[in-house]
Amino acid sequence: MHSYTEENYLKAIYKLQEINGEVVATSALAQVLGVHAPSVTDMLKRMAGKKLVAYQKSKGFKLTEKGKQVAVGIIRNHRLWEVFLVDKLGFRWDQVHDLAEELEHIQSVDLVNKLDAYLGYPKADPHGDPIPDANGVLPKLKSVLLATLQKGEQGTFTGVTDHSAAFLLYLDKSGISLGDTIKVKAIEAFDQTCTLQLKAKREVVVSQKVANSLLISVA
Amino acid sequence: MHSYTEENYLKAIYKLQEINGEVVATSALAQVLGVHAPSVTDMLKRMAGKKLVAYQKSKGFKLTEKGKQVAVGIIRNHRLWEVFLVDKLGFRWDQVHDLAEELEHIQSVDLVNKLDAYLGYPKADPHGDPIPDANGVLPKLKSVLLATLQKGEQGTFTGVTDHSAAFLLYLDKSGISLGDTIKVKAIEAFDQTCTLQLKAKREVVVSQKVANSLLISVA
DNA sequence: TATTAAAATTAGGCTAATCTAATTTATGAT
DNA sequence: ATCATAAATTAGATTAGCCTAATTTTAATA
Repeated sequence: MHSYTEENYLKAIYKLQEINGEVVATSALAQVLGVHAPSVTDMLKRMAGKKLVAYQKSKGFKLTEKGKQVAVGIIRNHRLWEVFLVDKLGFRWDQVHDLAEELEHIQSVDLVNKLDAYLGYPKADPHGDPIPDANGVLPKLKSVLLATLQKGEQGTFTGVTDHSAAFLLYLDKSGISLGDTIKVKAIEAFDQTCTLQLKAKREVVVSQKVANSLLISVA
Repeated sequence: MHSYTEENYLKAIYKLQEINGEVVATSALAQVLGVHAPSVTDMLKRMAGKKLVAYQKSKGFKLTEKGKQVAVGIIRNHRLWEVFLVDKLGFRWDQVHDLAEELEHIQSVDLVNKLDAYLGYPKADPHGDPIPDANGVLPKLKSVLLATLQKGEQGTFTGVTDHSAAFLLYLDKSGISLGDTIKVKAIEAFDQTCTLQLKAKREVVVSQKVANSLLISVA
């Protein structure tokens, strides 16, 4: 149906729109895809022809409804495969991204729906990212960055904004796991370093960078 | 590592070598891949450069040891994914070929080995085709075509030579399943039509074409 | 052995996706 | 409002994998 490459463009545009608002810039897309700007301009013209993106010369671009549907479908595939790799095959959460990046391109509605059922209709992937349902509806989880909490506030650790293996391994090493209740015990005024209290009395000190990478659901 | 296309060439050459002996012809490969002969010549030159095939102009070609290893790896992937699709996701045996054709190209030794373990190290795929082990060793199942059996002989139905969905659905409809004991009750002299006895006293009449598509393991 | 039919290769072209270098358009600071 | 810089686009080329048409090579048979 759509090429592997087109699908990667669609997914990348979708994610950029999510973060930066409606309109995406050529250079931003080139950067996340690891290609040079003229390649993006080229590809966008082709994709505009297929009504996957709305494109106006030198004015940025955004997904059409059709493009958005394809993108959400790929994200659904990706996240369900990640659940499979972790829950069924025993991969760690820092190992699954690249494999899911390949598996996501196998376009079969039947396959992904059967996979979904087999996994028990999970709501989120191993990193806490929400999984769109079969109709492409993506549950909006309302969570905030740990860095926005005040001293004394607490919540449940439900996701990350940094998906790098390095960060995920750091969390493992520090004993911070998805689903944990986390309370902010102290915030250092000088550099915003946070002292967190995890289950029982265990305390961990994390940098501001870490606090900015953790998503917390406040009750 | 290798492109999707290269991998399909390698797999196709491997299968042709299995059936027709060592050396493969350009036209035969073009036919099974659904491309035209000049494309094959083109591709073979590139692949010869990578030492995947041994190629002599106008004299046919065959896989190198390296090419054979890649081909067997892909076949291992393919057949393990087929087991997954049938055993875990509940697909029928006539539905899995095309999906496995895509899944097989995800090259990760770690993934396929974890999948193998998860499936319980199956020896054969849902059509009875043997699965190469992690070292690329493919167990040689000694089986014969049903059509070679004499009246009165019997064996276990262990595989098919025709993998088409149409044939597989026909077998389902006729109640002939992998693992069944089948006895040849009669062979019509005129057109080699076979009367088979399945479990209990159930009898089925099949054409010579069918008898030529069933693999039987004789004890 | 000579001839012909079939198979394979060469020649020349196309498309998708990429690149670099050159040019144009947009933005932001004085 | 103008000018400098940053961003985007155009121009022109490359590579993998495919095509058709033309040519060459091999194999089969009179």
